Amino acid sequence: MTEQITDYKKEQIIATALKRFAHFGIAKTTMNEIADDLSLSKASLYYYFPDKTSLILAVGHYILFDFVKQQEATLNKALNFKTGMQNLIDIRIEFGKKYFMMHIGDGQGDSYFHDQQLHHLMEDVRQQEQLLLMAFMKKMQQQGELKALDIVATSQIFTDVLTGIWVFEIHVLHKTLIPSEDQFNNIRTKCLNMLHIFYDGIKRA
Amino acid sequence: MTEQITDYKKEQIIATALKRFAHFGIAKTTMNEIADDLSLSKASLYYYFPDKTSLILAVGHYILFDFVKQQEATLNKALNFKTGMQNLIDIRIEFGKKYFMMHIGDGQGDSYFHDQQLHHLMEDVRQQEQLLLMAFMKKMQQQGELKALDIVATSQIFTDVLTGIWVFEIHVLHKTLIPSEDQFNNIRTKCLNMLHIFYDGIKRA
DNA sequence: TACTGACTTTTTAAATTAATTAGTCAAAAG
DNA sequence: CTTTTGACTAATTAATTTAAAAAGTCAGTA
Repeated sequence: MTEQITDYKKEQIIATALKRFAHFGIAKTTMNEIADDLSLSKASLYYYFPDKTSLILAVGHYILFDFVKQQEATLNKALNFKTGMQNLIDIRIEFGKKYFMMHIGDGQGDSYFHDQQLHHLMEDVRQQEQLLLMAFMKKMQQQGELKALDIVATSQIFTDVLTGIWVFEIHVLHKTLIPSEDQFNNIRTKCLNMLHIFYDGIKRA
Repeated sequence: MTEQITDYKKEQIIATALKRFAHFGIAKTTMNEIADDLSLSKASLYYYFPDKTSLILAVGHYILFDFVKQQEATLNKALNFKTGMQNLIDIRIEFGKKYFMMHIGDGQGDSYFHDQQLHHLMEDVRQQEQLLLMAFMKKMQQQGELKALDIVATSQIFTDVLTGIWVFEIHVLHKTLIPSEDQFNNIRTKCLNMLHIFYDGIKRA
């Protein structure tokens, strides 16, 4: 019963931490600041989360769970492969924009994100994404839109390429503290171009 | 006339510098070491290259020119699109392995590679690569292997994706000081999978 | 159980110093 | 006139210390 209250408090903490993480980045957010935002003592904060890493992990879980949920919802209501994938691309870009400062799973992160657990979380999410995509592809294949193909390899390469385009644009081509809107537009265009060719390659002839 | 001699000396210096750059990286190579390798005084070295950046730039030119040449040769003797691209992928991976420690154009580089000129050089190379690929695609299109398509956008996306797969594997997925052979194999496999789908998407129906 | 103030320990940041490296130059050698 | 050098200075980087900030603990309160 009181567990409900504790969970609610935890959620409040996560929400507050997320605000600072998203805006200032994880390294530039202190536990004291989070506690102050909640009019709480730091000691109380540590009552709910034993250390900073566990809080980061909880925040990571929170946003990534939402991220995957969004993808799932979009793919479920997609009428065909291409529009489904277009929406997926948009979700990915919006997510990347929103949480850019957290540098989740882009290899650029603050020291915190070198943490084993965080890395593991990202692996999980990547796998979930791929499972979602595999299911979607299988469905579209059964509906006759896609030809017979190796769904595992194809979905794998698809997600890899989407991430690759992102990383290349943000961390190689125009490395800046905060990416410009143009960069995100470039990524979007490239992903859509890629999708276009890819689609022709996997659609039923 | 003596210019020949000077040029020869310069080439010697470039070759010597390259050895150290490739093995230890640019930042961990001093001008003194390069001079010593050549049994030359540092002052003499500076007679040929006014500063370290110009030497780095010369080395960069040297290997990248060779890189593009190799690509050109491969594409020229390619009998069809797919094998041509497979060879291209292999060249890229071999190049990446060989000069990994120099971190050329991977956004991870030593401070030196943040230099404007180096960045510009990389842009040049990327453009040359794309021109090569465009010419190749046009040729394969005229030979009837590829369907009608936007060659500019397609070649662009192709090179972006190849680089993206590289960066993702090396700098996001398994960031290590020296990448393992497995990582390179992964990249190769992913690039080939990608090519497979891509090819189906752009070949003549 | 939920919370706190006052504490200790660990990490980071700033300041200082030492060492290394980049880069210069007048003069010598071929 | 081109190439080379030793002996120099200037600029960077590394190592060391010191100060500050942040993480994390705990006895005690409501």
